[in-house]
Amino acid sequence: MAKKVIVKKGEVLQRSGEMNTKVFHVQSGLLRSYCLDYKGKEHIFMFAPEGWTIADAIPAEQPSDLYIEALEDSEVIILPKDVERENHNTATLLRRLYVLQKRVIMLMSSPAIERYEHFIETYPDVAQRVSQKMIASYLGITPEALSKVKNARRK
Amino acid sequence: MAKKVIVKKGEVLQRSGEMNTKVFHVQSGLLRSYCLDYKGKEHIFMFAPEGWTIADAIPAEQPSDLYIEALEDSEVIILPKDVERENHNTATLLRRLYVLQKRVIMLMSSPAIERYEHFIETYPDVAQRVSQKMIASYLGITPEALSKVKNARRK
DNA sequence: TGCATTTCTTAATCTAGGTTATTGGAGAAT
DNA sequence: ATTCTCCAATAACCTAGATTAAGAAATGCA
Repeated sequence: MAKKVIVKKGEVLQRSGEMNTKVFHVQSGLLRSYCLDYKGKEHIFMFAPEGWTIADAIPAEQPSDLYIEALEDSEVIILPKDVERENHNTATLLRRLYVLQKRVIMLMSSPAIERYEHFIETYPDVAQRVSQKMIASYLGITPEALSKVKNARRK
Repeated sequence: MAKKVIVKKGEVLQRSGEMNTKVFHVQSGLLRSYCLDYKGKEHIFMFAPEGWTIADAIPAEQPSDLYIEALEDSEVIILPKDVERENHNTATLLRRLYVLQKRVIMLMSSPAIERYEHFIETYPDVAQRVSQKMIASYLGITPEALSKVKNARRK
């Protein structure tokens, strides 16, 4: 049913277009999920450090929208989605819902610099472990814009 | 426990800053949830037509981030959040999660015109019933930009 | 019915962030 | 060491969408 795998930095656990019948629970290390836009540019949807669960929320019958990839060597528990659905407790789902609501609100109503500061405050640990490029991609801007915006802040 | 209320167009059911211990289920009519940014500008988070449920996903102990308001005269069932938590079935939560995932991806990786077309296709009914201003606010752009972008499309 | 408010559109200007290009490091592989 | 690749930062320019303003059509209300 559930199995444990060890993945190396850079390994892709799931690709866009593949069937997405799996849920990934991170025991150690760091994963990310991301999509590609029509220009082939990556947009990070979510980071998953130790203790987090990551999956494409699209119904299991449909092919995945997201890639899931290891940003560090990681130990990952892979669960089939149907099992996850039965076991999943409501509190966890409500928490994920809240995180996404916050994300939508930030994307719509805050400029890049505020999204950056909010990210640093909310995920100080992740911010330490990933490149500026990854942070920019999560914030929805380019690395160049992030560099500019940080620079402008310290006047 | 649950109670039914009739609200008139324009009535506000919940305000940002208030305790958000309630969940609203729409029997008829149309509600929206929105937030205000630092400039006082509104950003629509979600529309809820007949059959939909709307609430602030923030934990019930914290004050609401969102306003909830009737866009049409509506019949609404109001449930306390704790009851909702017990009863809520996983399938419904997973569906809400998927809608939000899609929304984040659209906001990050598609230009305004594509977000507009996606909205029209996905919610043709809602698109018919609300003003251009409301659609623009949901898409994360100004009414002026929406007007421009639609115009550009029909060349 | 008449007046006022709101909605939609167009247009001129402005700006946050994108694009492209260049440079200087910091590892990793040979 | 020396190349190769990736990363971060900077700068010059470009563009999508914001802002401001104004007018026309639709809607609400007295």
